[in-house]
Amino acid sequence: MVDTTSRAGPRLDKLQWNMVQVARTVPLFRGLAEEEWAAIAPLLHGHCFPKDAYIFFQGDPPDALYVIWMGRVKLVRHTDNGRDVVLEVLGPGQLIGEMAVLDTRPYSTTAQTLEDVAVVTIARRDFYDMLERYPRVAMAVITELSRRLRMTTEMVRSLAVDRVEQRIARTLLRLSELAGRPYDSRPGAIVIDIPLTRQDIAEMTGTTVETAIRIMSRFRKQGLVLSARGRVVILSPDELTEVARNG
Amino acid sequence: MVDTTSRAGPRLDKLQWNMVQVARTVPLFRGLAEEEWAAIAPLLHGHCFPKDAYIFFQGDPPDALYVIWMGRVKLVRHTDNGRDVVLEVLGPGQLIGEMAVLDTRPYSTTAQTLEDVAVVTIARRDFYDMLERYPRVAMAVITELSRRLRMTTEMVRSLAVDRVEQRIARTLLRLSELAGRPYDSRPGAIVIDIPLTRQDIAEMTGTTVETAIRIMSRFRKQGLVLSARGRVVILSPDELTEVARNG
DNA sequence: CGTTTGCTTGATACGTATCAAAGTTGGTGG
DNA sequence: CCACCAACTTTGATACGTATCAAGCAAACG
Repeated sequence: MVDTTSRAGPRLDKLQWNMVQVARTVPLFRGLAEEEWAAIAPLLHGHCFPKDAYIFFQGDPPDALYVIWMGRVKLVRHTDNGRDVVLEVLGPGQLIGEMAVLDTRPYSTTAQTLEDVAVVTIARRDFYDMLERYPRVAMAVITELSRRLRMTTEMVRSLAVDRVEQRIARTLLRLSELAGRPYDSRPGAIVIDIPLTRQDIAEMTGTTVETAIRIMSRFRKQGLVLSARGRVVILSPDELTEVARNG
Repeated sequence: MVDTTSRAGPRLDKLQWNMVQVARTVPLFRGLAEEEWAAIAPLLHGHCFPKDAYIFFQGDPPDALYVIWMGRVKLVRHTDNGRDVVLEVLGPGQLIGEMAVLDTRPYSTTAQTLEDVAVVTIARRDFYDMLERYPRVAMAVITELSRRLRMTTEMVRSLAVDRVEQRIARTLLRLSELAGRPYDSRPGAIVIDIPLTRQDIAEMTGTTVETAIRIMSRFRKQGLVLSARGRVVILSPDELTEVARNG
């Protein structure tokens, strides 16, 4: 499952970090004053990862909090019997590793890049200080945790009562909100701008590759989706929404 | 067969609230100073609910945050097709409704009492002020949200890869940690001190009543559990743990 | 008491996992 | 540039787990 193909992204290794600008931009620090951004900037550290790299592993001791600056990352939960579960795909501005950092327990998931990624790290101690000093930062963390909890809750519901077909439909629609852009060749259609294998789709929906493939084939035959080279196109979002609802 | 003596609950309707004492006791306000507790106390309001009452419904507009003072509450997510999912069972000291209050969106779940319950409510506006003023309170909220997210994540994993048998075993073990007390008639055995129907177990594990019943019967025949009158006894926690792991 | 609510069991159908084998694609190195 | 390789996708046959439908039973309740 390790892909070494690296599509030519921006020259991450040459990335120039302007940490004050980063502080200004990132949702975590939204609403702070200019001088607060300046105070925070020195505590931020830039880091780059190639596609398919691991930012941290489930079980690792938590040393830092990460804010995604560029690229997408998936959170994977490993299981004893070898089957993995993808909990979420996160993009620029979002946090990873915050829970582990906060309660000083090992990372509960693995964070793996889906493409070339740049992140900003904050040392645990520094992050703690920020939470105490800036209520706005704490609020931003609370907001993000709430969003995550909502989404995970919805995933529980879906796994508990939906069939695989509906779960995949839902997942595709969710990804299209996260990373969709118009598909030029067909008005109304949406490209999911994340490289996704059938294995990924299976792990996001709690099923096997074979079943994911069968369902995706069915969707294709029904004219709901297209897919090639790791990209999925939703041809008919409305019909797919219908499938997500009623099966 | 099973000891079901329901411990006579305190007279909730006669409960005398000492809000300073409440503020001192509740994890949400842990670490604050005595005068801060005093300042907060007037913003707290006591409220009681009988068994099986609804504290709020999924979809309701969020008016207040609740801290459980006494009794257990289940969070239920309703689905279009009528099947419900129990996300969590919460007890004294824990928060409910915090997410909705924080991002001003309708409650994402229904909170229903499992027994007689007393709660402390905090108006949305007041809670907001506390978060800004007391970093410790924000930290307590973050801690609780993290715990919830961890647990929900584990639930996703379990639903995605475990069979029903393992999910039920896990759920019983989790509940025994939350609300277990020794079972007098058998050393090592644990009574889950929460009234639970098979329907509840089914909704907690994403299955149907019939399947929940079949699995529980199998557990009983294997000498793993006992159950009667809404109480479940885990006779052999070790063997049940084994089932949770390997099926 | 009858009535309701929860529990139990059985027969059957359906969805999905599993196992097996072959086809496809993109990248690598000769 | 081609041939090969590894990873990914596809299809089929079969087995298993669980939902569904149906019916009866036990216990709690007003």
